Amino acid sequence: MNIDQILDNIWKLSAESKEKLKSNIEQVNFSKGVVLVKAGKIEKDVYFMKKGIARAYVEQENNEVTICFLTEGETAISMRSYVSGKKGYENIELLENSELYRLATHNLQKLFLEDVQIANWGRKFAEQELIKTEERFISGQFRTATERYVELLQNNPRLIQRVQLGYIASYLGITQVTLSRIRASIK
Amino acid sequence: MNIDQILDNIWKLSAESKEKLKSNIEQVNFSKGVVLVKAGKIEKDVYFMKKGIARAYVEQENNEVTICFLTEGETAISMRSYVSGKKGYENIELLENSELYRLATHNLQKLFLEDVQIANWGRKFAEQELIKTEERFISGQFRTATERYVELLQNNPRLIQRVQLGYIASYLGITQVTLSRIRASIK
DNA sequence: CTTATTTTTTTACAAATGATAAAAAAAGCA
DNA sequence: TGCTTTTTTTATCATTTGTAAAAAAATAAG
Repeated sequence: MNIDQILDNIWKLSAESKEKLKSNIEQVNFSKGVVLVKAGKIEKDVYFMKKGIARAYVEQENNEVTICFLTEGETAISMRSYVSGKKGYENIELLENSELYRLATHNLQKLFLEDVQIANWGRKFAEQELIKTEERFISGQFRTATERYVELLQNNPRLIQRVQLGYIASYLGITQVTLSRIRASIK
Repeated sequence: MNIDQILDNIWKLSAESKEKLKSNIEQVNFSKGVVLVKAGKIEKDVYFMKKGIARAYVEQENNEVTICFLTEGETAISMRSYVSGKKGYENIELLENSELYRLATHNLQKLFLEDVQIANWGRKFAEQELIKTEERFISGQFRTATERYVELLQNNPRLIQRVQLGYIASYLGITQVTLSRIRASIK
């Protein structure tokens, strides 16, 4: 997915504002295994995924929880660094060789203050991420792990082929053993 | 908490932009039990809580999950209606007689397009809500119900006095029976 | 004050999940 | 291919949580 599509999906900017924004974006490629965003670090950049897949996770003591998977068109970002300039809590690791667009938060913040279109684009970006997070949160409160797994199978079958089950289990908030049982039971 | 404080906590507007925004806000008072925001409805307004307490919850089949509690200074809103103009999934009910500030989404949207300061204020509002939601989500994935209850006791002791335990239990994602067991065990 | 209603706690039992260990299957590599 | 490593599945047992129903406590109403 190219940068124009990605930006347009958030909010339709005028040609002029879009060029201003794009002049701050460059493409970078990274290999599988690279950790784009590190927990405990103040991240300076925002990444849009052109191609590939990534996984955001939080480590604590001896266990690790997958917060979400990021695929084409989505944004890899430490939300806490982006919003508050503070250390983030999550790691984001590439699960495949990936192509990304990089944008320095600092430049974006400057654009926010001087261009009303870009400010609204930034507003829409936050709002979209908010709705996604809220939906995931509510779904997690309501559905059982089995239901959420089936939902994932239906909405995102490719993901399950591309990502190992241990990560899916931790995304669903269960152990890998439990996920195996679920998989056995729904056949 | 008055409207100036509430607006300032989100983002410091210039005097001029703030007046523009405030001219669209009016105070309204409602009694305990009033349902401010209704699931399945396209909500047209945003409410800031001046005084009182509210509870956002989602109903599904025969059970009901409390998404969050809203107190002084916080915003009662159907995020889905606000962001996408679609039907929301949550109800928001007042648990006490409350004083609120009301702002019509439609007017706010107009201001977003014409005033870069207000657009950035709106961006910050979404970003703050996003960080709050994300933190709650991650905390829910990591901590046990007991840990989250103890956390709530410490950070928000008044809440537990003001709100009945069935609601707290559903907020923690457990049954009231389990919460009773937890309360007995930590004495 | 007494009675009715709501809320909270307790109990017993059943079902789901986690921890652990080990086996089986799949993937990666020389 | 054959070997090693990683990933997935299976089995067992202990723990947690939910359901349902009853008891106790707190609140509201007459």
